[in-house]
Amino acid sequence: MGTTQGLTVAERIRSQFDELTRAERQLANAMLENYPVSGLGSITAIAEASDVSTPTVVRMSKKLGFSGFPELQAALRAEVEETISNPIAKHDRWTENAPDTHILNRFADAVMENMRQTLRQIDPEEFNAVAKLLADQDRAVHIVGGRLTRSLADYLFTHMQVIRDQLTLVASNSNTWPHYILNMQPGDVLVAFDIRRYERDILRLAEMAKEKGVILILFTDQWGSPAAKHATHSFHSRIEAPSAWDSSVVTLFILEAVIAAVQTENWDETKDRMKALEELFDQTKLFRKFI
Amino acid sequence: MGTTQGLTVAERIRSQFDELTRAERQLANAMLENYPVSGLGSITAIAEASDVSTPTVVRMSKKLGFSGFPELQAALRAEVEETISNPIAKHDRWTENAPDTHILNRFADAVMENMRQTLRQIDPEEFNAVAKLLADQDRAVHIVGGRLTRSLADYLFTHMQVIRDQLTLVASNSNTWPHYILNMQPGDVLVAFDIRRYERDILRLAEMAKEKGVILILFTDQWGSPAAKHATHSFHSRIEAPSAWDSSVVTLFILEAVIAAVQTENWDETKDRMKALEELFDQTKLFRKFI
DNA sequence: TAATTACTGAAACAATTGTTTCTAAAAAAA
DNA sequence: TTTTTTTAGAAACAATTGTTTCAGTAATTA
Repeated sequence: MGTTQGLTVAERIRSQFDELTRAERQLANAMLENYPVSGLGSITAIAEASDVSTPTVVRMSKKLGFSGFPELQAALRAEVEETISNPIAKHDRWTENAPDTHILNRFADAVMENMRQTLRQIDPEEFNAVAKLLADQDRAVHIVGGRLTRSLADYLFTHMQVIRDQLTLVASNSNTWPHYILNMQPGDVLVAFDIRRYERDILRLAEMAKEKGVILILFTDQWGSPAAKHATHSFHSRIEAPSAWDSSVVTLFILEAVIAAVQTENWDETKDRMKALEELFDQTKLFRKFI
Repeated sequence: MGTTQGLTVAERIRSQFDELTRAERQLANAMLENYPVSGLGSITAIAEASDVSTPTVVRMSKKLGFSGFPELQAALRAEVEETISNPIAKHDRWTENAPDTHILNRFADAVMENMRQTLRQIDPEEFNAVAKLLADQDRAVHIVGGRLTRSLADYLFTHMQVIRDQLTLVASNSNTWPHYILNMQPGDVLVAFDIRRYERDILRLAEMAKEKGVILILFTDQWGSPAAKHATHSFHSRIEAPSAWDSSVVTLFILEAVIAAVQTENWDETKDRMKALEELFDQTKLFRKFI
């Protein structure tokens, strides 16, 4: 029997999360959602808020090492008391139990600030225009990333595949780029990622694409890739982080928001494609099973 | 009828203290003693703690303008929530010039909330342990992602390459996995990504790796991949987003923080490798220039 | 596929909480 | 002092909470 003495309810949940069942996890998440206050009501209230039955609450309480729900709740009350009467432990930190200087807290500070700064500068009109371009099925879309941004390009590609066809992921090895340029048509869209240190090849690709009448959408950093001058639309993310590298978190955020916007724009079609895709994946699994 | 709307319970008690009877004052004082936590138990508990009868508690609740004790208690809970949660100022709008309902603002809300929730639940000790494992050059590190998480795996791989050798990116096509497993040694580390819908193959890979004595570090979501039961360390990110897909932003955040921590751990070596790598990239460029 | 195991919530039940009634005691007024 | 009013808690009651049982369902294993 694991010694669960002296642990907070949250810690117990976390440490036993793997042993919890589906309904119990649902409950656990709801309780952590607005912790610890969400657990202060009656068992009925908690069960309803988490959309599980009251027996589930009892069962989880026992799994966590309490004699029943009331004991769990008493523990929560004690924690609330602890927190309230001890105002030094308040929430000026992202991660409790770690000092301000811990990398997690410093990183969180930086990323949150990056988010704020970036969002403040984004022009919603430009955002909408980009979503519209990417949703336009009459234009082929090409996606390219560099050494460090390849993953972002790949992420966009994977998700856009569900939404539309006419989609190319340009290999990150720039030797092969001439072939891709050959296939670009006027009116096509090229989504490029370029953050410092900027890659000379991306700049050249941007130039050549522009000559072919391709619309360039560029994801870059606050300083701006040199390719920005050829871009029709560009997003400048703040990427500072307490690290030897820059942070891609904000760029990924914009990317996801763009994907969501495109998906909304094309929802009818996307819905069908998603369904078809799911089926195909299931078939692949089935297929694989028998070889 | 005095307008007691919007007042805290403590304020109501104070403002009506003159109207209270002896037993009620005794109760009121007990409640203020350890406010507001003392009022969070059952009516019986409070009555006993204050050495009055339960009807006294009910009567006072009504005098203070509540319909009964449960309503008073609900007010107390709301106050606790107010005190405990949301100390980090919430921006009303992230992006100016766009309405609250714009996808950018909704997405930002969701992601920020995901960040808060996830960070609150991360155990710094576990984080440190993971950083230490990944920094240990005596262990080979294998990285694997699924269909949707391949990009994250790739991102980690790209950055870890700068920090250390003995690094493998397991191809996302699960047909080839047996070969990779063959090369795993006891004490090696496998970093796996698995968010819903969870992939059966990842679970199997985790099992097989575990049998070989490999340490599993898992990045999953709040619901927890089934592979979590084989994991030595796992990170549960919140991934909810106003979109047909889940958000990887928070997972990427943790990833970057881990990378930063590993880099710090191994800084002397990393520094040299970074420098050597830069030179190699420059040479490649030079080389390419002349063909 | 069939058999087995694990999970889940409805429903019955038990325990406790919260409310009301009522009486005795205390305090205030006559 | 007596009478009236107020107060407080015991006790009965109602409402709700918390627990257990159980049967149907889902997931796993053989």
